[in-house]
Amino acid sequence: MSSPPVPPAPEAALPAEGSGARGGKLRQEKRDRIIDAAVDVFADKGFRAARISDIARAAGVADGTIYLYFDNKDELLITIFEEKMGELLIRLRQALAGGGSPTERMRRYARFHFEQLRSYPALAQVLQVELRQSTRFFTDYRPVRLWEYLGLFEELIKEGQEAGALRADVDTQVIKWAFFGALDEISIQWVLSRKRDRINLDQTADQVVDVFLRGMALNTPS
Amino acid sequence: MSSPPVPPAPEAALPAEGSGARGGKLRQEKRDRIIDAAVDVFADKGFRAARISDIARAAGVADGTIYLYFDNKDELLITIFEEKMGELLIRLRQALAGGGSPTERMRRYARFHFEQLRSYPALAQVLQVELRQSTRFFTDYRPVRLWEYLGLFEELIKEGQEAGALRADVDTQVIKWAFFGALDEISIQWVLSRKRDRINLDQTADQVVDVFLRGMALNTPS
Amino acid sequence: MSSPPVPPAPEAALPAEGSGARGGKLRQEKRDRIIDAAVDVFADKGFRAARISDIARAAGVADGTIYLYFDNKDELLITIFEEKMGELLIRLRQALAGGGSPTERMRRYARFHFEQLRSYPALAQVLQVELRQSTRFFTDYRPVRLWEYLGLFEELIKEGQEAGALRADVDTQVIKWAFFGALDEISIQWVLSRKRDRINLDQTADQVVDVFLRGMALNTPS
Amino acid sequence: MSSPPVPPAPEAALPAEGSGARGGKLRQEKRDRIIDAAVDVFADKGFRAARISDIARAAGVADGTIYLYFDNKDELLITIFEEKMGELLIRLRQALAGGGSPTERMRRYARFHFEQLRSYPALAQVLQVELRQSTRFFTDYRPVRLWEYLGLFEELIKEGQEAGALRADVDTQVIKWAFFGALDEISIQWVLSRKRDRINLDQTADQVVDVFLRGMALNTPS
DNA sequence: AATGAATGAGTTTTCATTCAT
DNA sequence: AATGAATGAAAACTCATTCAT
Repeated sequence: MSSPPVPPAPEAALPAEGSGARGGKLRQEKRDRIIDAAVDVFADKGFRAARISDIARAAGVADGTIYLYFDNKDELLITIFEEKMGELLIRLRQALAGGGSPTERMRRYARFHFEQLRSYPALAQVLQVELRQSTRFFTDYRPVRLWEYLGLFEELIKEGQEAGALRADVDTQVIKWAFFGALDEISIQWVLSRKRDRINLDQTADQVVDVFLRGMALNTPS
Repeated sequence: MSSPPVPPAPEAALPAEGSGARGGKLRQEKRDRIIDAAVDVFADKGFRAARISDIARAAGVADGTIYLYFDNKDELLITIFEEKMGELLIRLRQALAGGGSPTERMRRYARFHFEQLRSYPALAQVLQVELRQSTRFFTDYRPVRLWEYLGLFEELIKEGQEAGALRADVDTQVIKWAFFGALDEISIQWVLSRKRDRINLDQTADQVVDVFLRGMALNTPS
Repeated sequence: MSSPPVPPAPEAALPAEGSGARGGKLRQEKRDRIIDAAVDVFADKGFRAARISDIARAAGVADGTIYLYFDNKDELLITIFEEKMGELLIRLRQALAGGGSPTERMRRYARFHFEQLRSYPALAQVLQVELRQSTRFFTDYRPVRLWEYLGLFEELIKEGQEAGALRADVDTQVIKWAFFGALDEISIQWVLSRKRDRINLDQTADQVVDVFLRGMALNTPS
Repeated sequence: MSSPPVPPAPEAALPAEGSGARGGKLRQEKRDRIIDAAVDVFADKGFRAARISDIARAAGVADGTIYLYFDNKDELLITIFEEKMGELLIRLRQALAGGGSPTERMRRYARFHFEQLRSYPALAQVLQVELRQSTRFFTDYRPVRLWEYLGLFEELIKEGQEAGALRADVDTQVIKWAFFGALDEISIQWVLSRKRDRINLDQTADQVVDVFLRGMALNTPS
């Protein structure tokens, strides 16, 4: 269940709050250890079923220590959403930065998504499953980062439309969700699958993008 | 939060198990009331956060009564998965039964899915949970009915391929999940949306199906 | 430490809230048992140090049962204040009802106060010690009943002034508090004392009232 | 909430215990800062609710530092009782030292008490706690200094009796507590009052002393 | 001497489940 | 069959105290 810790994004997200004279590094490091442990445990058991003591044990700290870094269990989950989605977003932007046609970058988008899934499956689970649930629980939490993540795909569609490569009558909102849902559902099935290794995620990405691109392509006889 | 109960499918799914001397009808009726209440409450709060007493109140029975019909909270959830998905499957089969080309039936599939969502949104949420969580909650539970539901779409693709309307190099497994994920993600967004009424689900269904059909269509210049 | 339960005041204070079809009696009885146990435990250990499990054990119920009757520990304490002070007030009014001159009734007031102390020392401790502390903690709690209890004494002073038996230049507010403080301090010392039995509370009451009455009397050569 | 520290009494009460190589002064100063902070915090929240970290923050030291000066939280409270009461006692003796009749000195006693209250209200609250709670917290603690404080008033009564100014049949024990209780209750009300400034404590002191003196005076028609 | 991060025992509170009525 | 009060195990969270730096 344990997955390799996500490498910190180049532009570090949050500075350590009020750390003592020395040891901001250590403090940050322990904080990260807790977050990573929480990702693993939430992925394994789900948010509600996960016990703080599970997370503490996984992080190698005492239960109480977690409360030195986070106000409560909810805040721990929300922090994961915010920070990890933030890092993901930075990496996605980097992945898309290299140029290329909109359709080319859509391919990169899908491949990136599955790459992350493969590298950090536990994180993927938490973001996929718990982020959804939470939107209903934490009544006023808005997953802004997730929207940005999706927004980048919508922009690509629009660019494609403007470039004349994609049909203009495609509802970008709808297709944005449809595309993300497609990636997401495949991710879930991959995560749940017992025979992960037999599945070639790159080919899968290509299949999906291929269908969507053809589906939106301009010069198709309707 | 309460939504109209799904009308019982013509061929009732599961016969009532060993009911008392008389009154199988009444027993069945109370059982259904509990199930419907549970769907609402699970949809609203999620499985772990839902309290048995919430369900009991929503069903208008005493807490203890629920244990006369179900062994425990887990079994209640699994029963919902089984029965509700079973009913849904029966209705889907009816919706697809009328004939028409594979592509025509794919349109009906998507429209049916959103129709169900509209008339029973709480159920839709529970099934989303089933999809994402059930394997975690209940290590040995297999959502067979759900697979059947998806399998019907895969069959349509295959029929389309055999009829020469769809490309043969499309991986039906992958597209099956992609398509379902697309519908499901849109469903989530619709359920969470504050302005549900402004969204035309039929048009949305057509948009999605259209992209998928074009995407899989045979005579497209690759 | 355990003290005899306070007999319910003639006009019962609070009707049992939402009790089931039968068994309102039993419910009320258990509720009272919890309150009485809480009085004992709070008196013994103080509010903060008292554990819910102590109270549960003393009441002969499970920990969780307490939460069927009270929202939380705070509410339990406040309920004690409200109900017990309410009952006390009713009994005080009865004690003062019999007529007699204001000075005569002041004597009865002091004797009543010490009688209650003797009969329910644990309750006296809770009301004296915790009620004071709480005024600071529960920021918006107003011990209205306590004020009424004191108000009855102030009225007696005023009656005495109007009847020409007491000096008019006495500040009734100040003396009200002084008198109550005198009774209260003696009560504390009595409760804390190891040799309670040697102290004659009736004589003590008379001593105090005597000094206050003479102190306020009209025709004294200053 | 913070109140001005009581100026150290001329003859310092307790010598600093075994201070390090150099710097007994500095050590003493930090110790005092902790004690004063503790007085404020205990007064504000009560002993059990006060957190060591609250006191540390108020004193401007680290949590751990407190344990360099005091063995534990209990000892800190007891030290406050001892030292602050000791200082108060010294100042009371000074206030009463100037001579005058017993009744005159009783007036000074009450005025002194309220003066202290006014200049150090937090201390007043802590001492009230001492009076009411200490025997419960610390089973074997005897508030000797407090008894001395009260004893000084009892002596004044006795002097007055011997001088023939006060009735001999007054129980000095009882009246000692009654008088102190009166002062104390008024103190509590003053501390809790929102409109402290409107209350003239000197007049109040005179009112109370006046009633007690008249109440104990010899030539009153009984 | 001072710091403050870490610890973990101790408490409150919740809620699935039972069972006497 | 139905009820719903009672149970008590389980979990979140607090905070006095310690100790490496």
